[in-house]
Amino acid sequence: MPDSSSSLDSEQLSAYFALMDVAGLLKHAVEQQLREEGDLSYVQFQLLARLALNSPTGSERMTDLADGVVYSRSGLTYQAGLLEKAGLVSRAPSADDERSVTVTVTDAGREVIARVIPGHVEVLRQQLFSPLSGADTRRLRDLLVPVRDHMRAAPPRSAGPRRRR
Amino acid sequence: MPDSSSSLDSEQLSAYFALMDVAGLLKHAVEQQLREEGDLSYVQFQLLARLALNSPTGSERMTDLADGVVYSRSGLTYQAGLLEKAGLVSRAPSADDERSVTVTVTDAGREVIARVIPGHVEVLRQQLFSPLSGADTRRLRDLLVPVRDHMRAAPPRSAGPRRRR
DNA sequence: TATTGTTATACTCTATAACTATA
DNA sequence: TATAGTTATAGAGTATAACAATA
Repeated sequence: MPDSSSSLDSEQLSAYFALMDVAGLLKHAVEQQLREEGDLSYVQFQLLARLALNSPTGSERMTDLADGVVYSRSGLTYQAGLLEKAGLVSRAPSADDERSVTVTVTDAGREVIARVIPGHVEVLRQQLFSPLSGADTRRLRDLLVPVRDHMRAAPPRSAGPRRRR
Repeated sequence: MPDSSSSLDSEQLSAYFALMDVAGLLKHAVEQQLREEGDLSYVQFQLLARLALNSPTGSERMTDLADGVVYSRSGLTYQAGLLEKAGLVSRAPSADDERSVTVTVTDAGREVIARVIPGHVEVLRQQLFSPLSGADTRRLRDLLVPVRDHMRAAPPRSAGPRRRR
């Protein structure tokens, strides 16, 4: 039988490389825009955007932010420290659980996001969406969302003690 | 009129985030595998794979490698230096142009790639391809390849002097 | 005991600018 | 003068392990 378990067909290979190339080039372009217009790294943008746009209260626990955005907790402590020093978020002990820290976007943080979004969108339009029709975009989303869900549900196994939680 | 130039519709937004999330998670998983099984970073894998698999001679000029894989030349010099120190590539002045340096994969370099590929493929199967049918994979490739071509053809403008070449 | 978060530390990677050498 | 590559340097980001505090 063919070695269906030890190699990829050429369509899989080119899909893999195209995915990584597109994401890498796009991240590069987007990081430049964020740095120039808001003095933000991509991770900082992710954190701020998540708090400002995805959270009804503008707040989240450190652990939940780390799970959603970043990989190590110390990395998140570092980034949250930078954002706090810049006045874009505040940190305070959680009300219910004294161990937890609740991170909250400040008004200044919301302003930075608002300031940065138009240029960000412009980069996305030029780099990512200009060769895609509306239907293409929908298809792309429909293909990738299940992959993301699968990856989040099935973290890379066989790696030491269970990752967290 | 609607602000079609300053915002994205929700399908575009979720396609963007799904793309970045999938690529980020996948890169993370793949880097771990490459580090464990071949002591390679992702960039080093890209360089080695490009030389070993994509180049008939196993050689390329520094500049062409930098254009294809990495962004800054000094970054490539650094990575090529690491690979050379590990015995995975060799560097020599080009025959035709004394300014150029030709990088060549060594046998040891080819061995590392061969050793690392099966585990790499396994990660891709589990993380990326298991939720995708063959037709899905083809669609994904057909959507992303033109985007990559577009990005490569249209580098992020408005950024100082023309990038290179 | 397990969980939350921080700190200390060490390392990898990347980019900018100055420089050398060849075309 | 322009191009190819290296070097020096400096900064950003990340992760691991040890730690303190709370549940």
